[in-house]
Amino acid sequence: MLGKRRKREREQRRKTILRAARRLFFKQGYNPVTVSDIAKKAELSKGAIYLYFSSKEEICAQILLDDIERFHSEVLPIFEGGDSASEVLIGFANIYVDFFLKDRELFRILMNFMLHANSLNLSDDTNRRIILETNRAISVTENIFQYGIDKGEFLLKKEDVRAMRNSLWGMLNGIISLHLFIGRESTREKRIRSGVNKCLSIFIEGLKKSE
Amino acid sequence: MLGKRRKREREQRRKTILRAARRLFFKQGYNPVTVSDIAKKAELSKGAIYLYFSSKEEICAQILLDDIERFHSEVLPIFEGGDSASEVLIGFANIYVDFFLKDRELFRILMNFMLHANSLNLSDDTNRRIILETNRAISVTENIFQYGIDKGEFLLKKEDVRAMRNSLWGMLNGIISLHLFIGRESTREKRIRSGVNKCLSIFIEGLKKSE
DNA sequence: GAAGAATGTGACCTACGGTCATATTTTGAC
DNA sequence: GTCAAAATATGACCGTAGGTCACATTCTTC
Repeated sequence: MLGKRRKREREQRRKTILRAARRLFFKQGYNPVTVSDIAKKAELSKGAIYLYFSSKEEICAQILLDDIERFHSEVLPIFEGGDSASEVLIGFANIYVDFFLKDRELFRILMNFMLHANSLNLSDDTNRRIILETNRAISVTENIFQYGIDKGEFLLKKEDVRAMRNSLWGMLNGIISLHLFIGRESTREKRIRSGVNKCLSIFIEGLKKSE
Repeated sequence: MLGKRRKREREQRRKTILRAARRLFFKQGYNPVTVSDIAKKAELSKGAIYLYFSSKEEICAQILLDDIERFHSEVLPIFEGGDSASEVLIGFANIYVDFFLKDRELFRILMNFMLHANSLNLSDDTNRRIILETNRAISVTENIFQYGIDKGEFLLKKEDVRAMRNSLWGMLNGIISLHLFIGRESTREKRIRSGVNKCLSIFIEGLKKSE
């Protein structure tokens, strides 16, 4: 049985490893970083890493989950300002864009994980967190649409909310990803922001007019 | 110097390899398929594969490019029916969705390639084709918006076309990817189609109303 | 201070993308 | 038909990276 201090120190080590891995992943991307690199940066041997995490994927998944949880805590307050649904929608999108522009590699790594989600071998605890955060993500966009309906601002049928709840994520992800990998570095941030804003404003117009 | 028959036979072998690889990739995904698997399926040794392609990535890239070229040739006729811009837009989206629903793994592999596009080591010829097809993809969506403007159907400013040309790809990709990896298998196709259609109809309303 | 639990190490295992010396087949000039 | 050069094919081999394990060290507890 672990004592309290021991437990705390173990948790500390775990965080040290995550911090080291995070810096490496977000600088170089997932594949180029080796477990030995992470071990070296965390001042441990390779074997020790596997005392704290079951695989490289597991390390990356936990980093992403921490970030997503942080994102959701940032998003929570957007309903509290009494803003119009359109403003809430745009506010949400901007938090999302800011989030990825701060750590640009995060986006690529997250997408990569989503693409391979069903072939990853993660611990039960991590899988539980993934399901939880996925549901929170879905409910955020659903709530925004619902908020707009309740305010009488979006002329949307309730049954449509479900059909299009992914459209918002899709739109944002798509615009970010395409600008991120096609455009020139120098104009990237500006283009992503203007693309998202323009596209969203058109979408909102549609929501207000929707049959 | 290669004779004509020799050249034809070489091309034949190349295609045999591509066909074998295609079947494997689209059944199992990119990573699980090894070059030896491809060689075995094509009834060749591993070394022989490298007489025709410089890397595993190169093989996959050429398969994807062939598919994308095929997609563009399918898209070309959508402007010729004299349809309204809205109909063209919806027609385009449906071709896109059909394309991925036919070979579902294609989508995952393509996204994967896009995410790693800047760290792939491909031949000059392949890179040239990638640039060409990327430009064609961009111009397709731009042309649809422009068509709508010319017809007086979309109340869009010309300078906005550029800012939002990726939004359409983004919306479609996002909806497909999220439904593909989150939803239940049994309802997937239906959900993707209804999500795309609902979302697009709202977007089109916005385009018609756009300030 | 001794037994046992927890932590740490790095040589080692396996799998895979890619290379290369070598072998076989085809081609074309004579 | 002969033969050298070119093209094609093979599979043992290499380097690398994720993951394991026997062994060493440190800490806890009685």
